[in-house]
Amino acid sequence: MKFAKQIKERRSVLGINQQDLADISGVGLRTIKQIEVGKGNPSIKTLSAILDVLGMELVTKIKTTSEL
Amino acid sequence: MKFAKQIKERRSVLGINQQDLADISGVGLRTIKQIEVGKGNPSIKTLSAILDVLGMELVTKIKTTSEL
DNA sequence: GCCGAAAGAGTAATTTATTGCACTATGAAA
DNA sequence: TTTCATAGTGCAATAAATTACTCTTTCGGC
Repeated sequence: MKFAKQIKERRSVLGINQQDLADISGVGLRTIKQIEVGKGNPSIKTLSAILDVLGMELVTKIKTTSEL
Repeated sequence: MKFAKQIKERRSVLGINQQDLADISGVGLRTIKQIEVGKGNPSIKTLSAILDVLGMELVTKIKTTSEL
């Protein structure tokens, strides 16, 4: 999963562990572990709950052909 | 779901109907219908498949406090 | 109003995500 | 090396998403 690294890094920056992230977000610890290792295909709701705690959000972007 | 309107509008702009979007994306028609009406909680994979056909993509953004 | 195309909805079957539990692995500090 | 905290995994149960089928609802053109 493409968001694994971002979540992991951001969590690290904020200085919280997986357990805390699970508690605060309400998402199961097991699920967070799976997402961070790249396994799993979370729902928008699940992913958003996690990102929210990390001060991030999901947005759509219109693809552009490489800007240089 | 927050992406319903964006998907619907973008599909309209591109001039394709739900059936076409389903065929091209490989996502079931029923699922697309549900997403567009705001029901349902699609997985990243499902949502990405749809967005991809529409020339869009999912990205994470770090929340900023209102920039006036 | 009528008609046909497109969109929305109820139900049920199947697949998949989510979760907890117990266990292993990693890594840093003592 | 031992210890402790954090991270990753196998398995099984539960909850939820995905899907097809069928039907109803909209809505624009005639």
